[in-house]
Amino acid sequence: MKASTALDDMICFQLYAASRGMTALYRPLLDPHHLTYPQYLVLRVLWHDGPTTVRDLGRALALDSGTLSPLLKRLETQGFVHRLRDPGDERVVVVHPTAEGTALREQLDDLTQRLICATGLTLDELSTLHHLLHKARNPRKDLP
Amino acid sequence: MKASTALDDMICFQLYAASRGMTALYRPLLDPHHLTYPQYLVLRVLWHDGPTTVRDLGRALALDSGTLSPLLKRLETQGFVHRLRDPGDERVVVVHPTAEGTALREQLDDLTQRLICATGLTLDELSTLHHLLHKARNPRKDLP
DNA sequence: CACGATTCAGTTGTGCACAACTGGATTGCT
DNA sequence: AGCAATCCAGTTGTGCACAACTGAATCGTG
Repeated sequence: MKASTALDDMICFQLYAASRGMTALYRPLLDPHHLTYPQYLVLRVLWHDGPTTVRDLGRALALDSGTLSPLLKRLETQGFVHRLRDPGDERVVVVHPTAEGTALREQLDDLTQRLICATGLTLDELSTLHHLLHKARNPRKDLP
Repeated sequence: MKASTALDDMICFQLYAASRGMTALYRPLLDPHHLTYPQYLVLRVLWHDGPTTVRDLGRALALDSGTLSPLLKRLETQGFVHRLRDPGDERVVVVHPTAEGTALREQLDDLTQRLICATGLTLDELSTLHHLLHKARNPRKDLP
């Protein structure tokens, strides 16, 4: 299957550049709250699911402990989360949002709305994009 | 315009996760050549355009000198590029691919092909994805 | 019960990404 | 010619991202 043009040469780069561009859009909106985009993602999981283990945060965001451990330490230092060992299994650490962390939800609730709006993408386009990204994100494991 | 669902909550994360997933696919293919994905992107620009200034590399890849300077230093240490000051303008550094850097092109030529194939996306889907990513990558500057 | 395998969070080391800044080179304007 | 504004690559500092590893806790199987 030898078919394509410069298109497939571009697509991975487009993904890479679009991702960085999107977090660049988030930055000025998150900066006032002293949050980075990955920290915001962690808080969103906590807002949605309540107290969550480090392991489940890793599954939800596709990040490993090497990324999450220092990130959570910074979130704790800033007072947005607490970390508690599960008494039933001392290996497990459960991350709890603090009152301050929960309060942020209301200030940041319409944030994604505003960004999506900024891209000028329609709902149909969003839906298509979501579908394609999902496919691209779950590729076959067996490379030729 | 208050319309959407969890969809637009997801889309930025999908972008972020898909981008990381794609570079994770590249990694095992680039590792044998001791290249990272951003380094590979720099080489692709050099293969396509020949000797290029740091400034133009930055424009092409949307990266600043803070990222490129150390990256190029590593590429130079590995023998893939040379860096020469432009005699006509001593501010400018021109990045040249070495013979070794140019030789890599043939070994990595079908690499993107194989990855795209791995995603299972059709040409039509690729084209749509490309179009949407381009829109997402050039958003309006005036946030509401 | 014992003990090797597995699970979990954390640490270490390398490399990107980006803001803020530095210092030298060049340009533009008078 | 003079000199402020700009341009350019590089450095510094912070925070992700991830491979490889550590050590403690738990599980599974004999």
